Amino acid sequence: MPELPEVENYRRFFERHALDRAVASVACRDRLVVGTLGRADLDRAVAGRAFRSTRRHGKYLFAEAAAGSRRGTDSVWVVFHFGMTGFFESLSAGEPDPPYTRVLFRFRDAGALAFVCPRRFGRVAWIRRPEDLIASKRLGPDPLDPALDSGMLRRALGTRRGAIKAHLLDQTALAGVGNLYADEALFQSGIHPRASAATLRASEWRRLERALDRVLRTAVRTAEAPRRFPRGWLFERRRAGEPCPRCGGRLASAIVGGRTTFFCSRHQRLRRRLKR
DNA sequence: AGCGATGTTCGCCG
DNA sequence: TCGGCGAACATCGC
Repeated sequence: MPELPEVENYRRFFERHALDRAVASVACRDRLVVGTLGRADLDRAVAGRAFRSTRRHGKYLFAEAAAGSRRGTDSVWVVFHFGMTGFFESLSAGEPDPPYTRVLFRFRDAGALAFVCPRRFGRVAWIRRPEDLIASKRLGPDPLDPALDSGMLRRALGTRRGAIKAHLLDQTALAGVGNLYADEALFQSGIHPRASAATLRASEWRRLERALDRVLRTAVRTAEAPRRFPRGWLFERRRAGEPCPRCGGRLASAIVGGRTTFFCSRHQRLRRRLKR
């Protein structure tokens, strides 16, 4: 389920299983998955190097592969995007590749890291610097960047017209929020997904920002251990007609920003209807 | 058998 | 230029 919280956990998984291991070879099993984000010749660029650090921006994960023993100036970076169904698996020596392995990083110690992606919307490539990818995709700020203050959300989205949910999903406005967590943050802040971003009040921006921060941080913690989402969340009740876990209203569904959207018809009211 | 899916991108239209 | 919409991408699972 790769939105920001899942990718953050993939980053931690990568750190646990791939950091400080020397790469012996890289096998690219799928030409659709490899290359479009950057260069495709992963084996030539990465073999002989070791992974030394990671970084995440929105739904993109970056792994630094350095030739020396330290993070260095001659590094290359492998970039991962997990699409809808991508994830990592760590393989011990001799363990067979899981089904749908698209890229396999084999380590000198004979273990391996598999990039697995059944539906092939995931992408892997190598680039010189993470900033290049962030710039070329025009990614907006990452909502968990500790350097960002409480005005971040309003600055990123506040001048826009049209449905707030569509802008939460726009990776060039804000990087990392996907369909489920956009719905969750709006649900918890009591804002209708079709509310116009340009007409949100200061109190609504504050509620939305607090909710988004809480939702993403809680989801990171939930995803790292097999654990359920808190009661009172929309997350596991995404079905129209179900009772709202917060107010007892009815959950409704609609298409907003091109995606299936669930919200509570009672506590997420539309103040000013958008022309349609 | 048909439909929808946690994502991204492109083209068309107003 | 922006925003809305639909389609395409590929494949699986309900």
